[in-house]
Amino acid sequence: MQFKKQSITTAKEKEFDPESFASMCKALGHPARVMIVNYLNRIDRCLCGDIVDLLPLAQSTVSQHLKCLKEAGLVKGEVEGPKTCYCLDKVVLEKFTRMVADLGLSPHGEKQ
Amino acid sequence: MQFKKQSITTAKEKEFDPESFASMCKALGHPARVMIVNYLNRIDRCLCGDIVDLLPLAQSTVSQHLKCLKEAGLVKGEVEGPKTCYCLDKVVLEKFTRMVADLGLSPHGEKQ
DNA sequence: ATCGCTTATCGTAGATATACGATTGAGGGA
DNA sequence: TCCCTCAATCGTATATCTACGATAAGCGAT
Repeated sequence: MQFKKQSITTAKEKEFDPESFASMCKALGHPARVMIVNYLNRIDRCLCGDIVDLLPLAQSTVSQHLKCLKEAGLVKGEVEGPKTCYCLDKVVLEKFTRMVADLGLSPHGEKQ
Repeated sequence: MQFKKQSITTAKEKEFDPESFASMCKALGHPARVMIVNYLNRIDRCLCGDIVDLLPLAQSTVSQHLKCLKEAGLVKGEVEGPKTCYCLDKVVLEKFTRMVADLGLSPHGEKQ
């Protein structure tokens, strides 16, 4: 399905791209992935195995969820020898937070 | 799949429910639904037909997306005679915004 | 009662998502 | 070299999503 690439703009000339916002939301659209992000936020960085211990899921499933989060840009993983260390991408998450603010809740009375 | 109902708490005793957060994210995990929410935010309220005009989708598909948003609680629809008037549920969206803030970006240095 | 407008629902086809076990591959250590 | 660990990927089964056209259902107006 194709939507007009053309931007939706709010009163300000700020841009809001539904496609990229939706893809981030989609990545967060599963409890396991939300728990991963939440955990990473508390723990800062960890190995895949830590998350396998945390969740009632098989290692392969966790790896798949991590891949999904990586593809959405929310999480970064860097290989360290035989291990992979995961952490949040704060920049992307901040962008996400800003988009949420733009999306739904410009302070009341701010509509053009 | 079942995750522990037990809450994940941040340093504060605030609760964060991954299931409900994920379900809202999931609802926003499609460009069409993001555009609907964005549109409703600008327009305040509208009919299903308005959205059908807005998006390159069949009426039945739009109706399905609206149902999805309603089930997630993000959107309310009230029947007005033969029409249905849709609008955002600001309360739920505010809750969502707060959850996003809790999730990813407690200000640096605030971790316990 | 019938027509017309609006929206919801049904049925369905094809694409994605989700889960698992099994396997592979990359390193580190004996 | 040969294991062992850790993580990614493969193969697969099942479930859910996404889209459409067709149909139904509700209501107002004629």
